[in-house]
Amino acid sequence: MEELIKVGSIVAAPQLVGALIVYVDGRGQKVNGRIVETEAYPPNDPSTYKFTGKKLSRSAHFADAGTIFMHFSHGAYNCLNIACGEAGTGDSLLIRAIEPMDGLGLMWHNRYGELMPDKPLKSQLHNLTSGPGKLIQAFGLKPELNGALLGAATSGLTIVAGSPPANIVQTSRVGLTKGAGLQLRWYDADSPFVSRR
DNA sequence: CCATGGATTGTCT
DNA sequence: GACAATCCATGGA
Repeated sequence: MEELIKVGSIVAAPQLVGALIVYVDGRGQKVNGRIVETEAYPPNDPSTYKFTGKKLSRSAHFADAGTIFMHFSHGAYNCLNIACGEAGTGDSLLIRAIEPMDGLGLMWHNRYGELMPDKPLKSQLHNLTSGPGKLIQAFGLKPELNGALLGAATSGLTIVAGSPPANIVQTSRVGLTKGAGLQLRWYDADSPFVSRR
């Protein structure tokens, strides 16, 4: 998977739809899920040019391929990115939505602060990981992961090959004011966990 | 189920 | 002081 990421976000982001993301936290608890929605933030993207200032929290966007970049958004939420280019390039992809697989009970507790009921509501189940801020909460990912390496024991975060979607859709990115016209979002058309259509 | 508007806070200007 | 790669509550169909 690491080889694939080096090719740049525009090629890597659609390829990651269907891949499996695995996280083992500090206590050894494991959660994983299937990636169903990604976005690309390539070099010279109008939405990322403001990050060219060398702020520490933004620098991982410009790090070497495979580096984890936690983007802080709207004062309260983090988003999980993976750097995709050579160091200094400024190229990363964003994981926007995940379909939960193992560790469902832990995800439920992380997000709702309560034990998962025997018969969970379908709407609440979908609400678990159907957005970039939501999946960070469900997996229990912390901003301290910024700058760590994907696939390294220190990060606990890994991406492995999964099942490619039967139908993939390419469309515009969500929530941006700059670069909103670019078609740099991809999602699995058959997944109910996609954040927005 | 879908659409709309408010809340909220670190970072940059 | 303004902005932002979001989320959630609320109201109506």
